Amino acid sequence: MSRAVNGRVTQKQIAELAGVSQATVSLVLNGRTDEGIRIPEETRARVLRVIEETKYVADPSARRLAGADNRILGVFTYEPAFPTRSLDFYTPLLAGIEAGAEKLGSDLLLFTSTPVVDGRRQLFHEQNRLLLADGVLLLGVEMDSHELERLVEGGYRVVAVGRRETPGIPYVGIDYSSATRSLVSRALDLGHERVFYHRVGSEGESVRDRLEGVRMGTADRAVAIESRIGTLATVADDWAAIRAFAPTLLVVESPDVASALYEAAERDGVDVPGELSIVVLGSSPRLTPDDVDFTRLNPPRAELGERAVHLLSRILDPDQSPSDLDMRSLLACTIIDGATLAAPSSEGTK
Amino acid sequence: MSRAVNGRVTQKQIAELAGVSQATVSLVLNGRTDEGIRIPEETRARVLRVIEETKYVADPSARRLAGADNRILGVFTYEPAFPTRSLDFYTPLLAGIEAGAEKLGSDLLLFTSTPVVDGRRQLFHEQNRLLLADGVLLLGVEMDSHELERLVEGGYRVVAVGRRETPGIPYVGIDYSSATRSLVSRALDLGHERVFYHRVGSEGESVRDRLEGVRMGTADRAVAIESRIGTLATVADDWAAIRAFAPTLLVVESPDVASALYEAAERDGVDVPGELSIVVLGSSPRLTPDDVDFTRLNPPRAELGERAVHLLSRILDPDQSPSDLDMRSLLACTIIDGATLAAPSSEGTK
DNA sequence: CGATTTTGATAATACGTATTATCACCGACT
DNA sequence: AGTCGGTGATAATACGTATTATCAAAATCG
Repeated sequence: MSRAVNGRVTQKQIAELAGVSQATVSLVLNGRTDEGIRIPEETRARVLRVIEETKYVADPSARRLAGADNRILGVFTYEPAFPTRSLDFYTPLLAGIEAGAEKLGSDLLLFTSTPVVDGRRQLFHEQNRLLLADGVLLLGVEMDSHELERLVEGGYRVVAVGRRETPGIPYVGIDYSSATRSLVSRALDLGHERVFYHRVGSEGESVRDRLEGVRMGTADRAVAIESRIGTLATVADDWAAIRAFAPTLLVVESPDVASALYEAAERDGVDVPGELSIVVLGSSPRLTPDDVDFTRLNPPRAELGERAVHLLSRILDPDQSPSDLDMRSLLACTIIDGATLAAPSSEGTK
Repeated sequence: MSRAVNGRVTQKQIAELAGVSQATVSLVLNGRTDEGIRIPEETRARVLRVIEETKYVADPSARRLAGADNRILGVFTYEPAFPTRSLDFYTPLLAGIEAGAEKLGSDLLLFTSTPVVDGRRQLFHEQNRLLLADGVLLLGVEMDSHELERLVEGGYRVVAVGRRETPGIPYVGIDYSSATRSLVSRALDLGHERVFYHRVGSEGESVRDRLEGVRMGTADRAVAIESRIGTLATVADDWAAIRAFAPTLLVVESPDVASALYEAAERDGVDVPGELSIVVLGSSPRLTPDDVDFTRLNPPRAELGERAVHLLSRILDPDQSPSDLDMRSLLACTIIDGATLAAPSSEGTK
């Protein structure tokens, strides 16, 4: 009748109004019709009517405490998700995750509260809200293996977006290794014999997978290959090193670096792909693609996000028990033909 | 001692280990040192040590149920937040919101579960999780006034991002009206006398504010003005209508439409701003701004998001009671000079 | 030394929901 | 009439934390 102090309607009040007990209200709400539970149509209807009239909504905290699930998926990003820096990386993933969550009828809890230590967020801290979520998605290039292990030990339901080597962590990743190998093979088939590989420093699994792909692609081939680790900041030096080596094929891991190197080439009057072919091991999902049309890998990031949600939902569903195979899967990564790969000329850059 | 079934540590277990009661653990955890509560340093230290050792974290649901707050801010977007369509609009807002939440140590709960009816999400539904959040931020161009009222009635703590006319709804908005007026005035000061105003159909407050600004900017001026409502899809027809009217100044509400109209002008050989000046009542926060450098409004969206979080946090803080003035404020919107506004030539487009 | 105050800590309770064991009742059957 | 099976519903309890009223023991006082 009279609402509680905070204005909210509870099952108890519904019960009074409908002339039944709180337990009955709960049973009706959850549509329980199991063997042993009997509620005649008339009563059920009466309760439902009151629920309708009072605009009752269940308190998720109480539900959770009583053991029901919450339809909340946690999302943890190791870097802030929205600032422009990481936008290209996270946005397509989040788009997929959002779509997946919407299909499931789940909300997303973004753990933005975690204190930043050494430029990276700390998953565990005094007041973390991990428990509110039925399960958690983990995003980021590199993850702290200790934290991952602690998650597994703690019995949290977790899915990583991207391949992880930490045992016991289910993931959906992208098969960078195979895709990189094919891309490199395709280039070498054109006749390239001097290859320069520009890498980024990160230790993440996806980075290692690409390295592995380059290795496999160049194995058993008579090519001279040099590699160098650099970033956007070191691009000038990197370009000097590349010119010194005078390759006919340049394999670049980072799309951003690739753009910068392309500009450097343009400035120096090096014709791409006439004198120098460039292939890139990733894509930048910019909205206005006035960028160079690189020959490149095209990781299906949005699909990755959606698949990760799907896997998590299967893990959470007590009726399902995903096989080990399902728990750790890789999505195929397509290759975009682009305009920066051609057969080598006789001379190379110099 | 032995952990609970689900592997989690509770205050009760901490209590056993430390040889105290659950109540004491709670008091220590919350650092209560009020008058009437006394815990000697020794006991406090002992409890804290056990907490440290067991890696205890409080269950947020239980906290919430017991009346404590959760440090969770709800975020409701009336359209999906991440798909590329709405990306330009929401992303800077979300970036600001994320930054604000991080400062506060709050997590963000994205209500992605709400069923979509008529292309828009429905805030209230059977199992909404509004209660989990301490307060809610509302984003979107148009909002259902009924739902807003219901939120206020329900006693939910809410802040809208963008001005709202619904009574009782606190907001942080952008002063589109003044900014539009100055922009239009500035253009008219250059001598323009034939003005075409291209609007979008939306009924949102921010759209009306711009309309109001155009009205104020053109009032008491001897100008011929025509206006038309259109979208990206109708741009061809719109352009035809514009040519027929032959204005020297084109005021365009939507950045996207502006780009399309600019292209149409280019195709038709109409010089901008030589023959036709264009001013735009908004900005598109693209990452690669190879776009036309329009003379335009530059709404401070990221700041808007952060300010909205800040306001909400003040509303939630029991020690503060924001004044009515603080509850409904507008941020100044700057004007970017750009390259598409000049004095009119003698002829106009034709 | 008895009375009073202070100290340290706890028992009890509330929060709102889900679940299980139990109960009262009624009609049918022997 | 007494027994039985089925029906409709409820009382009791658990979940984990925060808060308040209460209590025993120790310290201080007259």
